[in-house]
Amino acid sequence: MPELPEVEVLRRSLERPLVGDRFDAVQVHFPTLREPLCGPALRRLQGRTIRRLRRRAKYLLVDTGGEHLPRRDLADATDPIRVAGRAGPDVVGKDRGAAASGGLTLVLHLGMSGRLTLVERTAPLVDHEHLGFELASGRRLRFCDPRRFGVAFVASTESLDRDRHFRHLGVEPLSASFDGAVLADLARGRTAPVKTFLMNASVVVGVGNIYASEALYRARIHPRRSVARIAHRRFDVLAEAVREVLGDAIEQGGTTLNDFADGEGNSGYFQVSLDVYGREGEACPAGCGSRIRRIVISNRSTYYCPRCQR
DNA sequence: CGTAGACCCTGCGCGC
DNA sequence: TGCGCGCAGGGTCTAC
Repeated sequence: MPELPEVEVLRRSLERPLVGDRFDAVQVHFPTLREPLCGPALRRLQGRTIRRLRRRAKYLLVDTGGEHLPRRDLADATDPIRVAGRAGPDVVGKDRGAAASGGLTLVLHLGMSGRLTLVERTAPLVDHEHLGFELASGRRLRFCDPRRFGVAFVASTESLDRDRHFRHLGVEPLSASFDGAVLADLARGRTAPVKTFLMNASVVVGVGNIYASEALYRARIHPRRSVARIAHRRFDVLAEAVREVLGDAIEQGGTTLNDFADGEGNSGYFQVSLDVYGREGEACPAGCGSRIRRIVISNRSTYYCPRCQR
């Protein structure tokens, strides 16, 4: 379901409702995800206050501290910087309750079919509801994942970068340090098709199957072209295309093909702006007269215009 | 080391 | 209606 834009949209939708709330109880209903859920570790969140929501690659990070802050103190604290300013330069480290153990972060990955929604605490369990986080405010953060490719675990905030899920990850495409030079540099010595390269999380994170096709269309690069045969200047164009397509998708609430929704159940509408993904046989939107083609690269459907993309 | 392919799992839409 | 098939937004592991 989610690539970077969808996770970012989810993060933004949940930030205001969640920051300042507190985990009361963690219910593990079905521990069978890609990595089995660890009940005792997840229950360490109980009693902790949600300080901040972050995103790294396609992971949603819920930072918590042990000390309870009254909700009114956080009433307008939607900007994480200001939250940090109020609590001190190192929010988590200042927590009395966290001083011994360090801050704890709930790490969530939605895999292909994961959904995270905020419901009333008493809302009935639904199919595939693996996890329920009951909150002091009387609500419940519900995690459902029919295909079970998702991940949920708790780790110390301070050591997240060294965690095996994160340590190999490449550059964030919306950060200032992402550009064509980075791509060109990482492409040296490689021969993979550029689409495979773009979807490699140790190169650049967050670009999944939809946005890889879309970015390559915008950059007019053929998805099968080997990265060994891409001119330096075209990497600049590609980096810009990646940045733009992800940014546009975030602005439009993400892509809802089947069932993506933000934390409050709102669908995205970037699907109507997709140029090539899922449009096999349709006319190229650039008006070149050609039709969009579907091919398979590394077992994933790939869409492109055979005339515009070289 | 880089690359290609299999695999994990359930649900949906399609053609018959 | 029912059934089998192919396909689906992710990541990891293995063999070469």
